[in-house]
Amino acid sequence: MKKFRVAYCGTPDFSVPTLELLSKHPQIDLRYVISMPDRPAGRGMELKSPEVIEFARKNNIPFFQTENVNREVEFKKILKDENLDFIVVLAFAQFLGEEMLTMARLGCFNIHTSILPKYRGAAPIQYALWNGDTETGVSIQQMVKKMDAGDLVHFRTVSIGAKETGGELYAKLKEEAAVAMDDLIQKLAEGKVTFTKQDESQVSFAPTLKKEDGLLKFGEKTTTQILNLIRALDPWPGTYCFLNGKRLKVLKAEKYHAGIAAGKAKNDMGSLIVGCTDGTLRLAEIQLEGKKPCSDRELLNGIKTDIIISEK
RNA sequence: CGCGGGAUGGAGCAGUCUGGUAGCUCGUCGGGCUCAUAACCCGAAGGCCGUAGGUUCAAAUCCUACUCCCGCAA
Repeated sequence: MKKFRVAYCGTPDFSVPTLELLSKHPQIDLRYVISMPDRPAGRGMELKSPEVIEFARKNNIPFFQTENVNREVEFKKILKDENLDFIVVLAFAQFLGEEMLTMARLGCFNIHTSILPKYRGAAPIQYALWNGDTETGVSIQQMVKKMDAGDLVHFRTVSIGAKETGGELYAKLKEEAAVAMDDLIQKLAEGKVTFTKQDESQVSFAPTLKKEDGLLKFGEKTTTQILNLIRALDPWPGTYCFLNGKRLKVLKAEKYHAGIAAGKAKNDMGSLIVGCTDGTLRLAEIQLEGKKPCSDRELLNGIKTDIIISEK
């Protein structure tokens, strides 16, 4: 049986299970792993390798790190000489130029964590939760120059739990991505791949999240909108507001029976409650800057002044 | 040397500037009241104030070094 000669482009932990699958798959000959350079990260800004590179190192897979693979003339030559069958791209954080896209016999396959054409872009997982969707999934598209606009070759749907968080869905889809890849390899081996054009009228976007997306504007949003945002951005980038001028991360919230005006907050018998446009939320689990996470009750025990929630 | 906050009974905090008996809101335990309760009343236990040095008659408090936790940024 002839093996597919493959290169893999990915960066964070999300890309690892699929990489692991490829590295162990009997029908795959993994030639190269390509990723971003080491970056200063964490408190103290120490240099840290992408998780994919750590995996490659541990498993003796040849790898290459670059800020922009399109500019790596020498490396592209080496890669071309590998006579690749296809390239797999998952959470790579770089765009691929013409040369990369056409280098392999079957082109580049990108695994995307939504059912395209919905949520093209960098943060489809979070957007699905943010919008309160009950279903999402992973798609594999044959890459073209336009971002996430290629023909679909495979997809799997995944249902979303009512209280599922970004982190939980992320973990689930991380594994689903590998399963989808496995399915595709099967299809490729059997020559049964079909190409389905994306319906351009159904396109929506999920742009890269910014820290500020996590700012909770209680006074302008409904309780459902706030709750969806909190679970979507948990654990990253996280949601926050300001309590008496100090940054307050909101880890968990729930609907509350008592009423209070939108944008106002108070200590209601040990519960930190804040008003939204259509009801009231209790901020059940919170974290003040410089402090550890704790319950609202614990935090309120130490506060004797009035409580003001703001957007600073 | 990226910026900053913090370490005080089980929890969350005050006290530190201006050294001099360890305090607040809870929790826990015992008792009481209530149809009941998140309530209320009475009582009790529980801290060598992160670690190590230093200054002082005297250090949670001032000085020095260290350890650990966290927020920002990336």
